[in-house]
Amino acid sequence: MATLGDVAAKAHVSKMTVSRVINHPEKVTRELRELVYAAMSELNYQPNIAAKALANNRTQIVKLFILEKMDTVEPYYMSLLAGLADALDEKNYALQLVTKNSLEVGNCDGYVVTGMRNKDYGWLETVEKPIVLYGENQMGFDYVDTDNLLGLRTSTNYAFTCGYTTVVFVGINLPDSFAESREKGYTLAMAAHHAPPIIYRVDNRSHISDDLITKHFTKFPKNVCFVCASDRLAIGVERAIQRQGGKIPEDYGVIGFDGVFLDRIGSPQLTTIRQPVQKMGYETGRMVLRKIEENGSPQGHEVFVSTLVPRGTTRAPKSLPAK
Amino acid sequence: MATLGDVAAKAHVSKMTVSRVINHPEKVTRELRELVYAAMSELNYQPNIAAKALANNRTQIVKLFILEKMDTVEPYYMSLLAGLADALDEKNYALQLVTKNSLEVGNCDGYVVTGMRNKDYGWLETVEKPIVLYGENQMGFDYVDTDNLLGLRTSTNYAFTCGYTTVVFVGINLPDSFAESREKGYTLAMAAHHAPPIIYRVDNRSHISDDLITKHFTKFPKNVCFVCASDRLAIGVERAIQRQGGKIPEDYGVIGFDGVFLDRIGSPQLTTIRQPVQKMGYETGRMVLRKIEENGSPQGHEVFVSTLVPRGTTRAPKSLPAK
DNA sequence: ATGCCTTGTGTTACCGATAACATGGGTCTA
DNA sequence: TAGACCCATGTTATCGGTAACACAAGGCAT
Repeated sequence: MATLGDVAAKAHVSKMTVSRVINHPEKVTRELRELVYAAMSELNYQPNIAAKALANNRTQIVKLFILEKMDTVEPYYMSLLAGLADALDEKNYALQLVTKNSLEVGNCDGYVVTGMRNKDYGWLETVEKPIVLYGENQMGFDYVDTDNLLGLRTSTNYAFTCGYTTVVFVGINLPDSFAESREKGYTLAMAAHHAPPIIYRVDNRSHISDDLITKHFTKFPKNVCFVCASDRLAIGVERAIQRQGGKIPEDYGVIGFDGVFLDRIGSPQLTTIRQPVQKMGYETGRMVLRKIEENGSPQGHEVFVSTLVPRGTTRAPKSLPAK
Repeated sequence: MATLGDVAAKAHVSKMTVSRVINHPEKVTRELRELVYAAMSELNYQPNIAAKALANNRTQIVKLFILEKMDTVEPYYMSLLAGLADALDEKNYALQLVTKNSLEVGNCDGYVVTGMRNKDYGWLETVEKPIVLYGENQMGFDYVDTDNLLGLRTSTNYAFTCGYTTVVFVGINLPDSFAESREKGYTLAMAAHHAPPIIYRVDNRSHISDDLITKHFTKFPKNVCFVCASDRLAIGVERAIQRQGGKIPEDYGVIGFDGVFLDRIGSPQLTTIRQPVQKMGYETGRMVLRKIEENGSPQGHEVFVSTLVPRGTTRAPKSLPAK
């Protein structure tokens, strides 16, 4: 593998000039710069990351903390990881996965944290290096997330657009920001339609939402749409309705949230609000790298819009769905 | 952060002695060794990975190639990753995720490859550094996998144990080793029971298996068990049977394969053959690290036994299930 | 007692990059 | 036209480890 020195020799300049071409190209005359570029591509030069890391007093590693038990972890994490990995690769950073067992801090340049619950914040404060959260929060941490409120407002509105007269919310019973935002999106949309909110909050498990709907099914005569805070809940709801003999989408609608993997497991496949998870992962990576570069300066937050994916669990809209 | 030098100073020895204590402790007298250990823990010494990598002409990076489209990727990959990451962490290795977009080779010490299809092998031959596959293969690559044949033999036998008189195989129509092994496990078990095999092969998608069973349902009067090559297929089968009004588990049994995440999505939850995925990920990591250490020497393969998890989609066994 | 081997430890050089400083030639100003 | 200043480039030292070699002390055979 060619080194800086090899490139320098080939271009008849010093190593320092080559290094400058790479890191501060504006400080080198165009002539030499092009000589160096030529030499680099001729030798197929790839920088030695370890050497770079050592010289810069960096590790070129970003740790990803997944603060959830692995066996309940959502499938969409894979997409998140893929996006994250892409962003880090671009800057020659490596990803280090840290699961709940080994929450070791240190030996990295920054952190991405997912699956945060409110109880985790205290602990996070003690970490010194740049942190970016994947998931909205009220504690002032930089984050990337989807617009949870808008998402549920969209699905609730869409339920009305499809002509369902009763719209029920099946939410996640966690005291966390994302869960509250989704509920709020529902509540606001209901208010706008002058309809009384009907809210359930349960654990984010399909058989729990299944039980819930099974138990309360008689309360819901026809023309009801269940808007759910996750596809996982929606799957359970769909199943419960079908078992009770309810007709989807004619008499009952179901709308999920997430749109990664699980939405396609149901039959009919779920109408859902799809998060651009891979893209969000990518931007999370970019954000943490930017933060590292800028010595930890605040990055604020980046919020992505999720899109409605109409499928088999809702009937055709009566008019064009509102944007 | 404390360095080798700091530890050396504190223990009144040279840096070299400290390095030896870490890498070749047997070459240092017990007396000094303990002095050094004391100094290390007192200073909470953590080796600088970049420096180590540079000195050893290593990168301390293992790349994971996922040769599948991200949006169809199985949820159990998360468990795999978690195990893999654990193993790499132990030796201060970082994981670099590589998805189909950017199959860049280089800048790492070794590779783990998953989602191999037969067509990928040619390309793999050209890679020079240590490779370990996650998934059985006939091409002589080192690998870690579950015993696919035994797994399906177990589920098929269990179907008979539960008293189902017809056992049907729903397999994956790929020309790959794992798919063939699963089918063979079924075939062998059927032969042992002097029962004629009934085999379907379809894409590994739940709505495809759903359609399949829906279409052929009339061929299967009561007392049939469907043994599937994946939980994904099993979910579709379960749904199709229920939609047709078949009773699970009384008249129809369904047995899946994998036992990560999806098996709990169905209702009733799937009887399945569970792979110890996280453990397998861990051992894959260990294997590739060992291979790196030993300059690429062959490691053979490591095969894990999957375990039967009896749940709601099969009725109670008539006798104790055969091991 | 001499020489030789072994064993344990320290010294030196080096891995591949970068920051800080040194140098040398040209331009601008008084 | 001397001196100050700037710009582009080279030189040196350094990041934190490790291999290779140097060296001193002790054991053993002759």
